[in-house]
Amino acid sequence: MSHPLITKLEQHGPLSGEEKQVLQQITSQVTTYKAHEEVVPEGSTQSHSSLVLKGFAARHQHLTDGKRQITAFHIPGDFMDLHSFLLKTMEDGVGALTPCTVAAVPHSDLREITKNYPYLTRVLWLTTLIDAAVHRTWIMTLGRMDARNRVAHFLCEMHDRLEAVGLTKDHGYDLRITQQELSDAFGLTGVHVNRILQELRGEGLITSHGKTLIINDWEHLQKEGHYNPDYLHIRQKIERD
Amino acid sequence: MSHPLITKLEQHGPLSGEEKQVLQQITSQVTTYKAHEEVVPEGSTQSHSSLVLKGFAARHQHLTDGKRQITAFHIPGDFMDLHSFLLKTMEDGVGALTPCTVAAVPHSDLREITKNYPYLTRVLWLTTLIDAAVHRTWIMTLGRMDARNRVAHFLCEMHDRLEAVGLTKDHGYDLRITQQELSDAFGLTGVHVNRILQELRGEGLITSHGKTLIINDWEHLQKEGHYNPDYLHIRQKIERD
DNA sequence: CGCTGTCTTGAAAGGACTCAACGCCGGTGG
DNA sequence: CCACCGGCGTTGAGTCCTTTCAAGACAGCG
Repeated sequence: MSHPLITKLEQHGPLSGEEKQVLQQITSQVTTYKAHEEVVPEGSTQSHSSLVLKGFAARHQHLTDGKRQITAFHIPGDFMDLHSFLLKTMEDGVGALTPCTVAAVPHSDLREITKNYPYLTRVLWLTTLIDAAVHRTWIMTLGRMDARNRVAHFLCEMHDRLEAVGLTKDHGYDLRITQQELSDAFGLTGVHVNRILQELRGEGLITSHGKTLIINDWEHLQKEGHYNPDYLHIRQKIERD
Repeated sequence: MSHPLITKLEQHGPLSGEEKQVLQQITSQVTTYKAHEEVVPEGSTQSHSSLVLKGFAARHQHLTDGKRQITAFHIPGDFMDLHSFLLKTMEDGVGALTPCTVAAVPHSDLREITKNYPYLTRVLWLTTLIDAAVHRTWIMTLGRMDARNRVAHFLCEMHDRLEAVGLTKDHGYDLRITQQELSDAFGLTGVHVNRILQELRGEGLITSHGKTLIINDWEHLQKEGHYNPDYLHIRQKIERD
């Protein structure tokens, strides 16, 4: 079976055999989590970074009054906290949304990479820069789009990210996320997300049966969400030297 | 005069004489911009990254319907687009909010650094990770805080960031940003930002005379904005080796 | 001293929230 | 194999925060 991290990094340019071996090596310590388990606790200090091999996870922050905001979704191939390598303390925690398989990569290994593998360092850095670009786009959607737009945008983004790691089929994909969880990502209430999803379904833009989501009218949904996939930098190459 | 980038990076650990010299060298090409000038055009491809030496700048995105969202503010010592080094295309542009002095750092110089200066590479990487942490916090404020909270949070954040580069005085700082620009950062309308600022002034939490902003009741403002500065990672050390 | 951009203010409209209640489905245990 | 249980999705009505649309006051600058 292919390694999701290697697949993801090779989007941006070929890796040498040695580099692949290193990646294979540092991701050999694997743990599994149940749905809703906390993978990285809010406010904890990490000595390793976690990589999703299978399943969905979400990074989130809590307000003192109990409100919750999801700041990022993580799919296979994503580091959930590569930044903990340099940042150490996690202001936001990561929870498993579905059952997850996760590799724990020791920070010491990452430090060795930065010393001896400049190209790997740059690609890993690249992935964190793409994360930041995704964050900025979320800021845009939260700040300036209404509920319909946000939901549409999200469904498009998720499609393209999953497609990049081969987890879509005919514009459809598994989305085992509750409407409550979605609402915590969109900055809305569960009730309102529900109404919006019904609207989109009613207009024939999407079909959803709880677990599987199908985008019936990609063109229109894209327009509805002001969606432009450039910010994901999928398959963007970087130079080796 | 001290170099804002060196000051900023030395927060996280001492730099060697050679490293400082390298930084000095790569930031020697300086340009100035007038207020409201576009420093990095939206959608452009860059061959250098821009560093703010003096003044305020803002990164922003536009929606097709003309709505605008500011995704980040940049103050002296900040790279506005270090990510363009690896990402190349800028989905969001950067505009000068006040007159600005900016250094253009060639990407080729940055690539050399990643090859020959592992520690510098890590600190630079660190700054982009902190940017991402700030983004996540903005996502939180946009998604789950109301207008009052957001404004309060922003005023606290700005204080601490400016303080870290020595641009505050007694809980006061220069904020030459129009209410319209602020509203584009908060995801609100200018009118509403105006009303909120009046509230905060009326309650004695802040004083503002257009250009200068003074926080009179730090404790209370902090609470109002659910503010916790940890995510800024100010003065957080990282290991040299 | 006039101009232009920014700040202020008011009233009405609207999108999203709140609070509840109900139905549905899958999992669990008898 | 079926009945119960709990989480999740769905609905409705009323409320509230923020927007919209104007118009007027103010201040800095040429």
